[in-house]
Amino acid sequence: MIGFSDLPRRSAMYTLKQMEAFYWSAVLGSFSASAKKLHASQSAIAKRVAELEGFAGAPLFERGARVLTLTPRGRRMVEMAQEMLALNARIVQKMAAPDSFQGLVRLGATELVGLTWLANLIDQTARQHPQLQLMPDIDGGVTLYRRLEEGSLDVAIMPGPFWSYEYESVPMGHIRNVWMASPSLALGGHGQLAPRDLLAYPVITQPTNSALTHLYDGWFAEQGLSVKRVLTCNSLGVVAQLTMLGLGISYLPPSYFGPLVAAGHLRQLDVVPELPQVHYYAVYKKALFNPMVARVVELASEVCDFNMRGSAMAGLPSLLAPRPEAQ
Amino acid sequence: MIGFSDLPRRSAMYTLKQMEAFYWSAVLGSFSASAKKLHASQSAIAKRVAELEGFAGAPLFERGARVLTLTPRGRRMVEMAQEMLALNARIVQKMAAPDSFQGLVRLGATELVGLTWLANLIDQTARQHPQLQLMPDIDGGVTLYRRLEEGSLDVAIMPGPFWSYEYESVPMGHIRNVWMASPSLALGGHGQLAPRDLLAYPVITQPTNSALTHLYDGWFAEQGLSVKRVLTCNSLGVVAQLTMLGLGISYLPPSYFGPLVAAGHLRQLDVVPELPQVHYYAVYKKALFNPMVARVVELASEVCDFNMRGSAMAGLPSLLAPRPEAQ
DNA sequence: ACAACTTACGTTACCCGTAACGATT
DNA sequence: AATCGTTACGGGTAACGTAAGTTGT
Repeated sequence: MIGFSDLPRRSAMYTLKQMEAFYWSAVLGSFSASAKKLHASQSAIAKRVAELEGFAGAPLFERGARVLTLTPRGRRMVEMAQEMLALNARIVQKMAAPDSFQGLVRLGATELVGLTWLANLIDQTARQHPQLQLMPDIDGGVTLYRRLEEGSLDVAIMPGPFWSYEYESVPMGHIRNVWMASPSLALGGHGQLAPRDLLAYPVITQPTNSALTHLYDGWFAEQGLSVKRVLTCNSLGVVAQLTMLGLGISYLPPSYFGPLVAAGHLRQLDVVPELPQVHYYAVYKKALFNPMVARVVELASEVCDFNMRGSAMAGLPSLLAPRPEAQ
Repeated sequence: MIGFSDLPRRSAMYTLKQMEAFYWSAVLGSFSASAKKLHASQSAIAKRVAELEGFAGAPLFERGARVLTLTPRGRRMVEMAQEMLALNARIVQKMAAPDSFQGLVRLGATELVGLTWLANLIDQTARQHPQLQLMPDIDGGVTLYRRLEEGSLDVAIMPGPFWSYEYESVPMGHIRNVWMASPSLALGGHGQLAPRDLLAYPVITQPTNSALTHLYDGWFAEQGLSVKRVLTCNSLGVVAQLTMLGLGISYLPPSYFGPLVAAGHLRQLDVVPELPQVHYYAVYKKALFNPMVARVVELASEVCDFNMRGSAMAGLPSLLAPRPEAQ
């Protein structure tokens, strides 16, 4: 009735696709690389960027012979695009239909995670996102980190934290390892021990690609001791078994190996100071903007629980089998 | 070389248009209204919303016979859409080509703004956005507010502030009015005056649709005095002229009428306490998300300056003309 | 009957991929 | 020669508007 309130006013528009194409072209420094990442032809990417430049009314890239260089206006656009893509990822993660998540997420984890709640995560993921396949990969923290770097993993659950702009670290709970020995070992009956009391015994650890190994080296160093690492084994279960057999001492999570302690196969040593707490994190590259990864991490933070026994624990009774008297 | 880093992963997508259509449908409560606002057919809007529901995997509206009701999922989507549209507005405002802003922005302003820096704003706007036409409208603050409410103005520059969720208020500087009288008036030569000294004289003000009038009524009330409003005129220049002619006293901004004081046509009265400062704001409805309005406000906040004389001041010498002895 | 949403349908326009070309190292 | 960006062309699809159909008030 007043009129004028529905006058045509337009300012040029752009699309999310254009922003995405521009952002990755800027980050990767080339249209071709961006095209490969986004599963489109390089021509399409170039056109989307050109359209975005039309929106901006000015070039966003300086087309060097071999490389793309951002113009000042392009640099500001990257910031905007980054915000937009981050918001987009949040929206997709929160609002998209569960079964629209389809594809593969490559998830790295350390063995303890695999032994406890990883199965739960896989189960929950399959339940809520039938089309989303999780490809878990168990390895040492150092290796996991390298694989994140090189892009052959999407996300890794491992001890942390990381201090890096590039990576997002989401807390996944924590555990405390304690020193364990075979009950047959003559090592401080039930009294308190000091770190140097341990020196006489070989230490069974996971290999040097384990983040824990590096973390605890620091603990030893603090005590003024050097590590005598004699036996290493990449399987935590086997480390426990070797410990039970009296081949050395080791640090193990009591939450998981409690039953073996209760059954008298392992003895928990009361060493002061205690080993430091280990905090676990889900780590992934911020720049990826992958809603599926974010969704998996969200699920992980809901189900993570190191006191839980995963289906992998089914293998434990067989470890006990050689010592029937434990029953 | 590592492989697997470029596996196809997709989660359903959506577009800005869909978000926009959904948001306005939710706010206005109907597809038809949304369609009118977005200058599209109602069919198109309904389809965009349907597509967004496909993305969400669930209905966002409950289709009542006459009204649309948001589902719980729809309510969450509105929040997301709001964020997205706000970010979109920022991007358009900051990055869009200047000449892509085309259309009409209806700008309300009070007279003092019109007399000082409004011309500058219009000039700057025309310079930077040739396709953007500003339609200024001078009126009292109360009227401006009503016209904002009813949608016949996009933005108004007026005394404030407003306290409302619905409106955005951007500061535009402030002024202080002082009491003025004709030098011929026998009113406290050069000594200090109290408010009650003014009671003997008629007060010339702008009409009751002026926000200032209401603001200063408060000042009088604080002094325990009732206002004797005898003459009102909607033109500030005429108020000044009537004051010069000795028909009464008035409050005027010394920054603008300083020359008349210096020329001896007006006398500035030293009344304590002073009239309160008046803060000006650009006010517009937050929910509009109109980048063009935001752009105009940004320009306004750059050029606002009540100490400036606009082109409208060209009319002032003619006001002086009747009193040639002032030269 | 009116006012709203839905559905159907024909047209348009846009977006993409292929392919040929040009430039640079 | 290899790699990257640009341009031109053709096909497919997705988005739009018109219009008819449906449903509640």
